[in-house]
Amino acid sequence: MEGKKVTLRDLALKAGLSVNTISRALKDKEDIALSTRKTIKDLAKEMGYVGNALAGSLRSGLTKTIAVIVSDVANPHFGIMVKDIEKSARKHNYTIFVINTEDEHEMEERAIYTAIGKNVDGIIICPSQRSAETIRILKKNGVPFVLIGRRFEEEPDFDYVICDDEKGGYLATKHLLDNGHKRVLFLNGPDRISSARERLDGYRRAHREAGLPVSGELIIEVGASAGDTRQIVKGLIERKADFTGLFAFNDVIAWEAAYVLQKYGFRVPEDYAVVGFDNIQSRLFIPFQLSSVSNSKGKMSKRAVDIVLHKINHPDSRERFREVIDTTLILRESTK
Amino acid sequence: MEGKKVTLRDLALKAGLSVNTISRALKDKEDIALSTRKTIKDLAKEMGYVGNALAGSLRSGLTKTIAVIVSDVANPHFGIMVKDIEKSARKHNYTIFVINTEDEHEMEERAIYTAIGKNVDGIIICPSQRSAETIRILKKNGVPFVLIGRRFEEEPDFDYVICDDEKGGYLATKHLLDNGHKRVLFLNGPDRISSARERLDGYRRAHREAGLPVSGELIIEVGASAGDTRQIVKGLIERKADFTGLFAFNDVIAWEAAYVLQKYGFRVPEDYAVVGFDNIQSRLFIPFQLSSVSNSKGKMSKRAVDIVLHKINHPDSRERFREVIDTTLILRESTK
DNA sequence: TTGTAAGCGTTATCAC
DNA sequence: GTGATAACGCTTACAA
Repeated sequence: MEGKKVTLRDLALKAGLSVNTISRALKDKEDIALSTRKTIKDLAKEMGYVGNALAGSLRSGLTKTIAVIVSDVANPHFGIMVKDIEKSARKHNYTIFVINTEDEHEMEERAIYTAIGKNVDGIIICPSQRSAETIRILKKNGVPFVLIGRRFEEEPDFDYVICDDEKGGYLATKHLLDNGHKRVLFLNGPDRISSARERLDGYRRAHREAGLPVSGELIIEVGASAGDTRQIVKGLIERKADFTGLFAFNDVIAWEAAYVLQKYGFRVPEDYAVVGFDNIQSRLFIPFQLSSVSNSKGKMSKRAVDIVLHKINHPDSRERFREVIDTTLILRESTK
Repeated sequence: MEGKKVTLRDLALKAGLSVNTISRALKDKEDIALSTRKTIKDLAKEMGYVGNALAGSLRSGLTKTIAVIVSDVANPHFGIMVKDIEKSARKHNYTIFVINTEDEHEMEERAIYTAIGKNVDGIIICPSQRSAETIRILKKNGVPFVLIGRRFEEEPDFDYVICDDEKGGYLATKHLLDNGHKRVLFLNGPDRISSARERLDGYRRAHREAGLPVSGELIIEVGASAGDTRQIVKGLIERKADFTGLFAFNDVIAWEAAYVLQKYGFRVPEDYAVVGFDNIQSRLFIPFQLSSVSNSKGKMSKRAVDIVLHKINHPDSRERFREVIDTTLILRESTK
């Protein structure tokens, strides 16, 4: 019962037909007698034939595979996106490779080479580096790809799907300022990624419109790795930093900050009002009512798949995709 | 600049050498002159050669790919495991396919066929069905695999890595009973999966030891899909179900239950004490101090990769892996 | 309606 | 040291 994989050749020998006939029969080609098709299909099932997509891919040049390159699937934001992407892709008979880069340059490069080497038909990538250099490798190799969540200003040629980060940053900050928080701490992501820079633009615009100054010491970059935020917030509390509003680059950071605030006996929103980004609460019901900027992960994921498939299926199309999906602020108790 | 993929043949033509020599030079084989190796490697870099793993795989029979089949990467529990698995696998130069089954039979079967068809070298799967039938397909096709998180009592031949679910269920329940909660609601996972059955065994043992009866109406199965739990807990609250302790099959369910309790104005732990399972808090700092059973996801993931690689590299080994990783109860404020 | 031959890009084997 | 040849399992084109 246990065994080697059954090949077309095995079926051919057993059936006394040529490999070719078997292949065509299994694909239900018209030019094979109906009766033969039936016999062969039954035999295939009986022998547990599964087929070697590899060999077919080598010939056809298509692997029906998409690589998804993100910094970290353990972050629910990416976990949710990867799930949605996989789901969309599966509908079109595509399988996905998932590669984490941990936001590191070298890993991103390796991920890209791995994907190309495995002959994926397309790539959906959330780039983590400032330079577009790594991504250019894809262009050079003629691999269809689309950026998700981040973009490169200097490369208008790269297709992308992002959310309106500037608006999100603006809405979150404005809400805090409107609620009387004159000093809003911004725990931002690394400056090298576009979404962090654009959210900061929004943060600045809100201050400008409110006629309030932006103090540099309230804008702090936190690393992507879990735990980093805790140290920083601890430090801020201990040196009694002056702020009452807190806007975080993403929900994970916001949670972590609120976690530390709670540990120190502060209450949210009474002592500190907190706003996150990603609105993970829409998919995971956490018993902490975090106000957050919603960026329609589902929509972004679906568009990314559509775009990359479009590029796979229309390699000569010169169409460009630069999609910015709307963001909205979802208010909950963390900023009551 | 944009272009077709460069092949060994292209390099060979350019260099005036045979395809074979190029191949061996790139792999740093001793039998190629050092100078030639250098020239060729430089040329490869210059021309942007990436190599077609597909073709190599067809020949070697190895794809350096592992499929990871889980119900849902958007659940942080799986997101974290997939991340850990990817990381371990990457260290050994393996890439992972991720396929979600949404806990559905048909999708699980499809996932398995897809994985086999893509010639993965091995599979790590968290099976979602009662019957081991689908998994047997793997045996039949001779694909090395290991179960993670769940097992089949009737198939002692399947290797697995699980956590001590019975003990986890026992510890959580005992803790609640010890704290005076005579009626402990158990929001369990579907009975068709082994971990749910074993956690229930633990729940029962704790009651037995405490000399308390187990009431059937306190054991409720909740679906895997987010949102399901909310309806159920709402219903329980509205018909004033009699319980003060709550043990959930996983943290996601526990959060969701606590979420609803909070919405109804109840406090945790003053009104209801809540214990989860998975201890996601160890990786994600949520500002809700949920007591939870820790199951060492990192250890499980790592072992699963080690085992599947071992099976890939020693196809004839008859060694059997049945690993049960210890569980511990981590106390936090949700059960103070 | 079915079979034959070539080829996809590599790697393994053996000869030069 | 390097090159020629076959092979991996399948598909496409064409012949029978």
